[in-house]
Amino acid sequence: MRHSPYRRLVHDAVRSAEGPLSATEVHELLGGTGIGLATVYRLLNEGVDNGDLIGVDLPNGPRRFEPAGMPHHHHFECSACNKVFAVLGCPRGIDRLVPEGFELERHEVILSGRCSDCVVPA
Amino acid sequence: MRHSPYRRLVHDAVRSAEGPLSATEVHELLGGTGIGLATVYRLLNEGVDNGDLIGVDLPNGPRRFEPAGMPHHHHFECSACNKVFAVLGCPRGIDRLVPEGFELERHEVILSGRCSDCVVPA
DNA sequence: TTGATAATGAGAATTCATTATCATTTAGAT
DNA sequence: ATCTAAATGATAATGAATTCTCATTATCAA
Repeated sequence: MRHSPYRRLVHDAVRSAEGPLSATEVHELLGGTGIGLATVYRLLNEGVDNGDLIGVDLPNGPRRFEPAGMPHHHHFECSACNKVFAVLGCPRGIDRLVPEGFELERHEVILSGRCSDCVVPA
Repeated sequence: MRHSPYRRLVHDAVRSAEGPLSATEVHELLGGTGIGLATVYRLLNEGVDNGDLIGVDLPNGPRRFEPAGMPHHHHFECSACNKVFAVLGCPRGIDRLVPEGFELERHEVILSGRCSDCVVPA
């Protein structure tokens, strides 16, 4: 792996975001640098491959990427601006939902609604 | 709306399934009837439009359809056979995850693992 | 400095789900 | 029995996300 001037920028963008970012979002954040979308995809996928990043798949949207090693958390997707936020914590009793004879491997809780920037003023 | 010999078949398939079905799954279930995939999509979308069916979107997969009016529930997706099952109930304390200033509209809990047909024998 | 090769950007190609098109069949009112 | 519009199937077209291709540029060890 040779030096890539963009690797740090892409990973920094992901690490400093409030939630997982899509390739397009990263590309837009780095718009000033001239980085190409293909390179963004390359670096994000490479990050997943070597364990620095985690791919986050939510319904109806492109794959997103977040830093590996975060504490257990879930996600909130704003129905207005479509940004996704990490939310720490986890509801109790998820295992009680698992049907008899099934084996739970993973779970995801997806909240949606208005983020603080998009709540309609009363 | 004229008589459609397939409408009942499609809706019956959805109603008698253990979880939401994709258009492809319905098409395969009705394979013996000669129904075309386009017609399956038409009838499923029509079902959603007139309130008989609900569209269920999960990560990484086609839209699925389930009967309207089910009690509150979530979904379990088998990581081996990719079937999706409805699971009744809901974990407590989901609202406590919502960040300050955010407004929760909906939530989805997605379990994944092995369904009873796919658990590896010990 | 040079050479092998990694990194890059632009855009073509791919993949998959879904919708649109259109010629044909068919229901069902008249 | 006839006629009009709905229903249908086959398949083309679309849309969106992602990957691939390839010519070019840049890195860095020797």
